[in-house]
Parts: sequence; C-alpha cells; structure tokens
Amino acid sequence: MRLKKIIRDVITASVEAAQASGELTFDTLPAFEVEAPKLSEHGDFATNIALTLASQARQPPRRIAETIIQGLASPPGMLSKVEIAGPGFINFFIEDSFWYQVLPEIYRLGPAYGDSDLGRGRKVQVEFVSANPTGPLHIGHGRGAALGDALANLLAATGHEVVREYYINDVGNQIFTLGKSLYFRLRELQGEVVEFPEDGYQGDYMKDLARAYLAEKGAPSSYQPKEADLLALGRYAAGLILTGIKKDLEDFGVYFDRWFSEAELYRQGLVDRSFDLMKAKGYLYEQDGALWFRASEWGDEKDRVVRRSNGATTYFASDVAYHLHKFQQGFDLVVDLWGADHHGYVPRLQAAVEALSFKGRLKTILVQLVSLLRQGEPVAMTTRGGTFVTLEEVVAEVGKDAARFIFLTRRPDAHLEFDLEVAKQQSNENPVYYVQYAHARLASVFRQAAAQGLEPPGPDPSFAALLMLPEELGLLKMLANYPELVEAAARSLEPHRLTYFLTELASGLHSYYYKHRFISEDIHLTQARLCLVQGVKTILAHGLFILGVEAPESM
RNA sequence: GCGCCUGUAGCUCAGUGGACAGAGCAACGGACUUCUAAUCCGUCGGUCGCAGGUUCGAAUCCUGCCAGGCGCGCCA
Repeated sequence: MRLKKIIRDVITASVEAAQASGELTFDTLPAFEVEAPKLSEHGDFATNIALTLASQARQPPRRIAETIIQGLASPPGMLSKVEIAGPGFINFFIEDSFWYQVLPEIYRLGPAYGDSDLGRGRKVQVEFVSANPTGPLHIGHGRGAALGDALANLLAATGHEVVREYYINDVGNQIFTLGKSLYFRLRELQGEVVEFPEDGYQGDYMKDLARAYLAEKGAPSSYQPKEADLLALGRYAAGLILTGIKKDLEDFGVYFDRWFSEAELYRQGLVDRSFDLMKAKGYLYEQDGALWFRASEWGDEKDRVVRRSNGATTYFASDVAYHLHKFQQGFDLVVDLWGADHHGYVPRLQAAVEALSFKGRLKTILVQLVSLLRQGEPVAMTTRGGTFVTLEEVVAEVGKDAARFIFLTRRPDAHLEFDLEVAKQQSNENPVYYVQYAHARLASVFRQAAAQGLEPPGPDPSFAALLMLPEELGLLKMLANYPELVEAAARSLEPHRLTYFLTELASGLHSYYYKHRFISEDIHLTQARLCLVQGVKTILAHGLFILGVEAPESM
C-alpha cells in the first residue's frame, strides 16, 4: 500500500490536467514533497506543490491549490477530506476505514511485507569492516560491522542484488611489521630479553600468537632473519588473526560473501592493468623517479603517488586497482564503509573513480569513532599500547543484539558514546529490549490465544469498522507506511531510520496492549485485534531482521 | 595553517527547506487480582553553538566566527 506514491500520482495527474486546460501555466513540474505532517491536524499527508509552483504559474499558492484539488481523482473511499492550509499546503486526510486494507496485504505477503523491487536489476557491493589483519577487531569495527550488515540487509530487502565484501590488506609494510613483532615475541618466549621495536604491535595477542607458533612450528630457524623470513612470520600471524576476525564477526552475526585479498590483486596483475589503463588515458606521469596520478585534475588537492621511486606501489595504487576491479564486475553502486579517520583519503579515491569514468557510482560512508564508557567514565583505548576493548569482549559483555541496536541508533557520521553499563542494563534506557519485548509479548498473546483454541485469524473486511480506536488507527498507519519507510532508508543508505521506526511501533503496541485486551469474550473483536497485532508482529520481525537483531518468541 | 565531521532539553540522541522543534533516560507523581510491569499514564524540561545572508518559509541551504573530534607522507 504505497499511499504516498498514490497521492503523488494523483497530484501530478491533476496538475498536468490543469496545465493542459490552461488553468496552470509552467514549463517543468517543480520538485515537490508529499510527506506525513508532524501534526495530525494537518492530515495524514501534505504537499507543498502549490507553493513550489507559485512563481512559475504566477498565481497565489492558495489559488493553485484550489485548482489542483478540483482536479483530484483519487481511488474511491480513500480520502475523507482535502483542505488548503496555511500559505498553500494541501492536506490529505485518509478515510479511517481505508487503513484497514493494509492487513490483507500483510496477510498475503507475510514476511515479505516491507520488501520491494526498488533496486531490481541493480547490483550493489557493500564493502565493510576490512580491518587490517594485524590485530583483533575492536568496538569501532563493531560499529562498521553492524552498519554494513544492516545496510546490506536493507538493500537486499529492497530488491538489490547485494554482495558483502571484506578487503584484506595483506600486502606491504604492516605484514612485515607484524612478522617482526611476532619474531621478537618468539625470542622473548625463549627466555631472551629483547628490546621490542617501537613500531611493533604491542598487544598481548601477539604473545598468544607466538605461543601458537611455537606449539605448531617450533622455534624459528634463524636468529638473524632475512626479510623473507619476517614476511613469512607476518603472513602466518595475519592468517591466524584473520581466522579470529572471522569468528568474532560470526559471533556478531555478520557474514561476508567474499573476502578479497590485496595480494590477490597483484597475483592477477590487476594493479599493472590499472596502470596501463590510466597511462593510456594520460592520467599518469613520472616525476622524481615516481609514478603519479593526476588526482588534482579530478578535484583532489594534489597529485598522488602510485609507484614510489623505490619501485614499490602504494596502498592507493592497490585501491585504485581494487575499485576498477569492482566496477568491472558490473556493480551499479559500490558502497565503502570506512572509519572516519580515513576521511582525508576520500577525494583521491573519488578522483580515481571519476577518472576511470565511474563517477557517482562509489559511495563512501564514514563511520565515526566510538568512545567507550563504563558508568560514564571513559575507557582508555590506545592501539599503540595494545590496550583496547575488543569486539569479542563487548559482545560477551552486553550481547550481540544490544550492541548492534545501539550502533544502529545513531547516524554514521555522528560520534557515538557506548556505555558498557547502559548497554548491559535490561531497561528502558536500552531500546533493544523495548522492541524485542513487544515482539515477545505478541508471541505470548498468540500462545495464549492458541491455548483457548483461537487460531490466528485471516483478515476480513468487517474488521475495518472494529479497528477504530486511536491506538488501532495509529498502528495501522505505521504498518501501511512501513514499506515506503524501508525504501526511503534504502535510498538514503540510512538503516538507523528503521531503528527509530521500530521503537515507535513498539511504543504504539505497548500502549495499545496496556489499554485494551486483545483476547476478550467478543470473538469478532478478538479476531480483528489479533489480525492487527499479527501485522505488527510481522513488521517487528521484518525490521529486526534487517537490523540483524533477534525477534524473540519469549523473554 | 588547510581540509572533513560534529554542536538540538540536565544526559544520550532523532529531525526530508515547511506549519507550534521530538524521543528515550534522568527528576517528580501515579498504574500490577488482567493476554508477559523488560510495560503503561502524567508533570517538568529549548536563544536548535554565535552572528549575518538566501527564501513566502531555515535546526535544515550559503558566508564568517567559536568549541570539540579526526585528518593533512614517495605509510597502510
């Protein structure tokens, strides 16, 4: 039931008819809004079209509004009132009994109600987390994981063909540094006193890795290791760390379709191929022995090195090749989720994407940092010193659902304060339980109904007249508007809109539950109400699924 | 110094150029003989950082300041 769309179409038809008859003159139909006003006195939907049309049509907005209303041809029984308000808004009031129609639709579509074909035929890749395999995931990665996964779910629900990808930076200095760190920890384990390198990875996990190495492979063969030996150690460590990362993500309910290795880019010669392509187009030049990309011609502040004078390619070169590879696979849209500390990197990558003529098809979402608190006090987190709270610890302490929900109640670009104590509390302060409780509560109602021999009823037109309480109409409206909300969230790549909607829906349900009995002596009324709350339960489950949070049958 | 993000109720945060700025928490006062009280009902709480500008209309767009965070390498 896409009411917003229906109203928009009805308006457009009326405006175009008025144009044809000469009542309104304008060149192009200006952009206009159809939205749910904040105040119910202003109707269920309102449009500003008369205001946006005023200057072109050279008529006062209120007169334009009148003309439009005259020509409205809406489906029978849908509108109870249309009025002009304020400077020229047109307010639409939907007939109360009309809302009931959402219930047969939910009944017919079941768990698919809320899905759409918005993105049909569109291939989208969501690349997220992509943490370097040099240490365990911390809470900031958790935020990216929750967001990326929910976004992928959201895009999938709206009909996009979605691929979830994790990019593994397993090339370059960091693997060498990782190997060096492991090497020193190995020597320590064998009783030597060593001076641990300053740029090494100092976390305790390196000691665990060293023990694992000794147990599996024994002492390293050489005390004067060559670079290749250290690289081998680094690859060993990265492999184990990556295994741990995969497990942490699984425990967090996050799965990837593909783990793409940077080393693979080189094995397949993709970096050289992207160089060839860009050279052929004249986007690269040599200077001071290095190879540069003309990033400044595409909006970046300066040109960027892709191959250093020592012959090594840069991380940026890998990324250009990687993104070229992405687009060559036919993705219409590629979404990258990055930690906000990488924001300075966006313009150069966008420059490359534009140069390769894929402009507009890469969307980077910057995920702001998470400050961890315990009872309002900041928890110190330094990567260098190796003291940080891992995602594994957070999940163990507060649970996957609470953590994911909290991550999804903020806009990505807003800083997030994550208080471990609050997240653990099973209270109002923790909206995840509020929403889950609504679902569990309904499950309980249906258990109770079943115990009394009441099967979940199918919809019946006679229910329309029985669901007229303000609480019931409120719920029906939310259910009816849900599919368009999901689409809007998908279009804007903002899963958090869903989080807020679910909290509101749960609130409406709890309030309704408290004031009115669903199961009563009046069989007909009972059936109508059960039919309604069955719809609520379906939507709660649908929304929670997208967020990656359980919809429990009992709590 | 330059760039990006943020600034909304005591706290944590929503808010699509629209109408009188919202929620949860906290505080205060109420509601369990009921289909789950992890719930409900009510009260209190605002110079939307500041100053200009654009617009019929600005928390929202533009400019300048102020404050916090993060970046600014032939590192990744």
